[in-house]
Amino acid sequence: MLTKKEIRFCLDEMKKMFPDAQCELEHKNPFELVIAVLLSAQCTDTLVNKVTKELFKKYKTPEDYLAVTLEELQQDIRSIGLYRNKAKNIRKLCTMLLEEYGGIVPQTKAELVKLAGVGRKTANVVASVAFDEPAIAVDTHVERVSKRLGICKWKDSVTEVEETLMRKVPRDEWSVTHHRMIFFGRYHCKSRNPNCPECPLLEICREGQKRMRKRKEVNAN
DNA sequence: CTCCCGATAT
DNA sequence: ATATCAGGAG
Repeated sequence: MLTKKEIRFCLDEMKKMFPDAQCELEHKNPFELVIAVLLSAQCTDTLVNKVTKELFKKYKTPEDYLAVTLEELQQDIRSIGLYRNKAKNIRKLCTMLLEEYGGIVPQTKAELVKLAGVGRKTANVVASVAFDEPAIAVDTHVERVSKRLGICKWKDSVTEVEETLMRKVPRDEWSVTHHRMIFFGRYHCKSRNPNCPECPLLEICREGQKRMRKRKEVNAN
């Protein structure tokens, strides 16, 4: 496990690599952000942006999503994947927003996680990005990076990763850190082919050093 | 834990 | 061909 000083080093190096890391899901208001994040499960945000560009022209309010048939909504988001679950959840979400919140997206994490299709990660993203509340959303990238670097243990659950990060990262850096870790995971410490040889964090990264040793062995043959 | 699922990179 | 993509519900 990394020391406090080593974690500080990671945060500073990530800041150098991705000084302007931010939410890449295109949205004009909290409602659009909730829909976009819900759609982004197991899907690249590039594709989400491609779909929402048209989707948000057609659907502006919760009422709009409830005005069409389930099949029509499914077709409008089909290319995203997992579209049956997502269409169903969007309709439930919109119903809840209208019945319980007057059609307005609530601002607290506690309220957000109760919404259909909104789990801990989505609630954190919306709270952080739309409402400026300190939060660390642990998605696939944040989880992978945290485990490779040794910020947390390999067997930790997503919730445990989030708790560890909140303990070890200063609260006023939660949101930027979360975005920089995503960029670091998405563009550098990739799942398939991480760029360990050019990684500024290699000196403190157990996983990176292990991969570099394997690389040498292969080279020797 | 399983299921949902099309698009894209490798 | 197949692993992976800003996960969540049952």
